[in-house]
Amino acid sequence: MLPMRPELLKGHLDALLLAVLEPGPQHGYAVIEALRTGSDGALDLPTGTIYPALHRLERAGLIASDWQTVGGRRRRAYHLTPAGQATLGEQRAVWDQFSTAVTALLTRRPWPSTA
Amino acid sequence: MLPMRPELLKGHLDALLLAVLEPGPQHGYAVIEALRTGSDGALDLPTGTIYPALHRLERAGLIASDWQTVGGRRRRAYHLTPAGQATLGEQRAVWDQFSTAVTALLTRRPWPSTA
DNA sequence: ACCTCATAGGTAGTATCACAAAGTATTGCG
DNA sequence: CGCAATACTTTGTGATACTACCTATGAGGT
Repeated sequence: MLPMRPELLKGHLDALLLAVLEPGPQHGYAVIEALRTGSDGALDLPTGTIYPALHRLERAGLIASDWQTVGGRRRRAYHLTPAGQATLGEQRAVWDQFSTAVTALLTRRPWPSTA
Repeated sequence: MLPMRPELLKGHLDALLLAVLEPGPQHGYAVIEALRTGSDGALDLPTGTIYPALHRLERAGLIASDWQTVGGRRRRAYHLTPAGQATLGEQRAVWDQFSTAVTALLTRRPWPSTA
């Protein structure tokens, strides 16, 4: 497994967080787990990345939170707002376009296939 | 065509530049053209992005350059070094892993398909 | 009683890097 | 002459993921 440089994720994290919250409310720690398992271990993000990102999304009005107490532990459950749901749809389209472009450029064969 | 936020490219530009140079030497201006046409117009990058990135890759030893004069204009032709070729191979693998992970997370259906 | 781990949340500071904006210089066209 | 296209360069800025560190509870082991 090659090292994944941190910058690779830049700009894509918000979309991933929204996608993880789409099926239903999750708290921060569970979001980290969901990203790790949902990416087959490729995305193992530190809390110092996730919590500030969730705060940012909440400030932006894309998600909202409620405090819960489960087994004596306080946790914050985040859920998508309508704006967050709409943004997620846009982000999926942006990702499709971006990943298509990058894949095309990276997989172009340097030798013409018929020569 | 949705707006492509600049941060999306972070960390992926180096791989794209190496890929564009793989078939043969190119100068900066031609690299910009290659990225635009090779991505169907999705990646139209300003010179202030490309030239510093090429300098960075040259400092890193992944590409090397020769000055040419064509039609009275000075241009700098870049070509891959062996290290650059090797790095390109690694970067393709990194991109595969990254894009696979992101696509998986973004396309996961919120409703279980069998329930 | 003590320790350690997993759970759960938080912040401050840093580094990276694509980009905006501005500049220099040449060729060629009207 | 003016302007577009070609070709390269540099300075400064903003966004953001990460490192490192901190607080706190519950469960399990010794």
